[in-house]
This record gives sequence, structure tokens and C-alpha cells, in this order.
Amino acid sequence: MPPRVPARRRLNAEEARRRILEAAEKQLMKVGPQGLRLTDLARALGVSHPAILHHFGSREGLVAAVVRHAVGTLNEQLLAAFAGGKRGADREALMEMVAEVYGERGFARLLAWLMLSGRATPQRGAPEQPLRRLADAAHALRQQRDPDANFDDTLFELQLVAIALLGDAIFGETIRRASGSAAPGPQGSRDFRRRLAAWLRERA
Amino acid sequence: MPPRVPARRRLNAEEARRRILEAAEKQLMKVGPQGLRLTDLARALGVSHPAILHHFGSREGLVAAVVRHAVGTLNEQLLAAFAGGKRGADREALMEMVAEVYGERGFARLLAWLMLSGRATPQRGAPEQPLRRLADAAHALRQQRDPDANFDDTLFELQLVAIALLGDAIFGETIRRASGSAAPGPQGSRDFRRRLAAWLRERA
DNA sequence: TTTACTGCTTACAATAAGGTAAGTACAACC
DNA sequence: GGTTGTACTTACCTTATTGTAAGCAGTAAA
Repeated sequence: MPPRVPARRRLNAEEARRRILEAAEKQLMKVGPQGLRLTDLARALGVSHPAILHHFGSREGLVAAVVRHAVGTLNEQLLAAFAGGKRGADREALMEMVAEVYGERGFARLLAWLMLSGRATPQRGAPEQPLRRLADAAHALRQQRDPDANFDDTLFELQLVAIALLGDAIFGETIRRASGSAAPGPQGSRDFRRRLAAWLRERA
Repeated sequence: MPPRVPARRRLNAEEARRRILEAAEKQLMKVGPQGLRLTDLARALGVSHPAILHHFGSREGLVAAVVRHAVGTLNEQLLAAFAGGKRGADREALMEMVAEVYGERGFARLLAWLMLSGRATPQRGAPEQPLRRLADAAHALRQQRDPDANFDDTLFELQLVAIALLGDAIFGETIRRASGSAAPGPQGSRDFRRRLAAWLRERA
């Protein structure tokens, strides 16, 4: 009796692309665009590496597709976080949601890889200035409490929060260790965000 | 008459290592530890690539040496900035100096590469908690004005500034473009720091 | 059931990169 | 001026990795 060959599964192109994209995104966040190996990815997926090339043409094609897809979902998720936060929005809860997208889902790492490797090409189809609309919305809210509120201040606050959250996802752990902060890991990050939110609240 | 062969220069080991280290550091900041190519480096230096291996044993050895050296000089330069800032220290000038070390000299990029590629090994010989001493010093100054000042607040401010400056060096340009801020490039960075300093000043 | 399409495999080519071995020539010392 | 140590070169090896070609086999439509 010949050894039972595991039935060779064959997916339709769409599903196959989806799986590859998903695995590649995870890998990309870990090792960056330079570090992505088709053979590793193929092994993780249980396929041969030309299968990947079949769907994406080349390694570069795959990387480009992953980046396009990831930046797209990042925008979506951020928008979702803000849309969900509209009602009952306090800054702290909002920051937690954004931090979850950046940090635990690895998007901060991905963005950092893209910045460093110079792949931060503006996406076709993506909104030109995604943060600008947020700033407008935030400023409208702020003006309800303080009609004289300065738009530039709101914008700065937004930029500061964005930079601090991204920076924290990359450098936070190290900075905290280097300054002898107590809580390590995600707890340290949460503490940092809580304090930042408190600061912003007091100031406003 | 035979073609004049350019005289083959031969440096002593120390000088040769120094030159290689310097070029490698520049390259590392640009392309990261994964992207460093011995052949490229050799070409840039006008030597053959085994010459580099002769001095550093292996590619990994070179990278390790560069990181050790760079982190060392980073600490030195930061300390120098703070020592120079002791007299007549206002926060803004201090931040400018630190930003210059991080940003224009490329150390933020280097640190980011190290974080992302998981090479953030604590250095032997380097101080265990370099930022802690700064926090102590900063807090002492602060207590002169306000005896009731909370140390945790000082520590948080320091961490926030560190994370914001590093984050700005990596993400600042993109964040500002995405939010439609006017000034691009180093000017935008300067504006950001100035606002951050003003913000901290008001709060204190 | 047959046919056609194509997802996917195996085998291979091409290249690039780190590393090694042996020898060459520069520089310092006697 | 000869001798010696070693910085550095040339030539080569090995391996990892992307990409290609040809064919196999699963799936769905006729």
C-alpha cells in the first residue's frame, strides 16, 4: 500500500492571494521589507515558493501588495476607531484604540520599517491628508467648549499624540528601561498613554 | 613605459579600523543592519571586501562593532549636550541639542533600526540606566522652584520628550504631511520642538 | 465524463553575498 | 639595505535566494 499522499489542495486565486497576503503582512511586520524571504513564507504557508511568485509576479510585487493592503486596513481601522469613538469619546479611550491598532497589531512597526527603508510612497487612492480631517473634527468639538480655541493648537496636539503613540510603540520600552521606570511591557505603555491623556486633559 | 599603478596605501590597523567603522556607521544609518553590504562598503572605501573581514572577522562582527561604537558616541554626545546645557539651560536649547544628535546625525534612525531588528542588546560597559541620572538632575532643578514637585512627573516629562524627539525624527515628516502642516523638512521639525517646549513651559 | 483552465509543483538557472586561502607588497625595525 | 610582520589583494568556494520553465492535477463547466 503506497503511502497516503496528503491530498493536494487547490484554492481559487482570490483565497490564495488572501492567505499569502496575510502571512506576508505578519512576516513583514516582524522582519521588514529587506528581511522578507519567499522561501520562509512559503514554508509557513505549506506551499512552494514559486506558488507565491505565481500570484504576485515577483518579491517586490508581493511587498508592494502587502504595503498597499496594510496601509489600507490601517486607515480603515483608524477611521473605525474614530467613528466608534465619536459618541462618548473621551481622549483616553480613543488613544487606547489607536494604540491598539498601532501597537498590538504591529502597524507602528510596519510604518517604521517603511519610513526607514524609504518606501513611504504616498498611496494612490488613499486620502491625501488623512489626519487633516481628524484635526478638523477634533477642533470642532473643542470649539464647543472654547469658541476662541486656536486651530494650530489642536493640530499640534494631534500631531504630538500621533508621534508619541508611534514613538512609544517603537522606542517606549527601551526609553522606560533606560530611565528606570517600574512597569515593563504593555503595562508601561498603558501607563504612558494614561499620563499623556491626563496631561492633555488638564491643559485643555 | 608601464602604466603608473596608483601606489597601494597601507594604513596601520587602528586607522584602518577607524575608517571602516566610520563608513559603516554612515551606511548602517542609511540601510540598516540587514542592508549593509560588505562589497558596497568596500567599494566606497576603495578597498577589497576581504580587507574589511580581515579587520572585523565577519559581517556580524563589523555590525556589532559599529553598534557598540555608535551607542557609545551617542551617550557621549548626549552627555556633552547636557553638560554644556547645565549653565544657562533652558529646555528649548537643550531639546535643540538633543534633536541635533538624534536627527541630523542619524542616531534616531540607527536606534530605530536596532529596535526593529531586535538588536537592542544592552551594551556592556554602558551605564545601566542612562536616563535615570538625567531625571534626577532635572528633578533637582525643578525642586528649586517648586519644593513639592512630583518626581514621577519629571520622569514622565523626560520620557515624553525622548519619545517625541525620536518619534519625530522617524515619523514627523510623514505625520506633518498627512495633517497638512505647512513647513516641511527640518523647519517643520524645529517648529514641532518649539511648540513642545512652549507647551511644557506653560505647564510647569 | 470529458475538457479546459489554471493553481501549484519539481527541477533548474542565475546571481549575489559572505567567507577562505594563498600570496603580494608596504612599512617599520635591525 | 635586508628582514620581518602584517595590511591587503586576487581568486575561489559555498550557500542562500529570486526567478523561470515545463508539466501535473484539482476544479468547474459543458
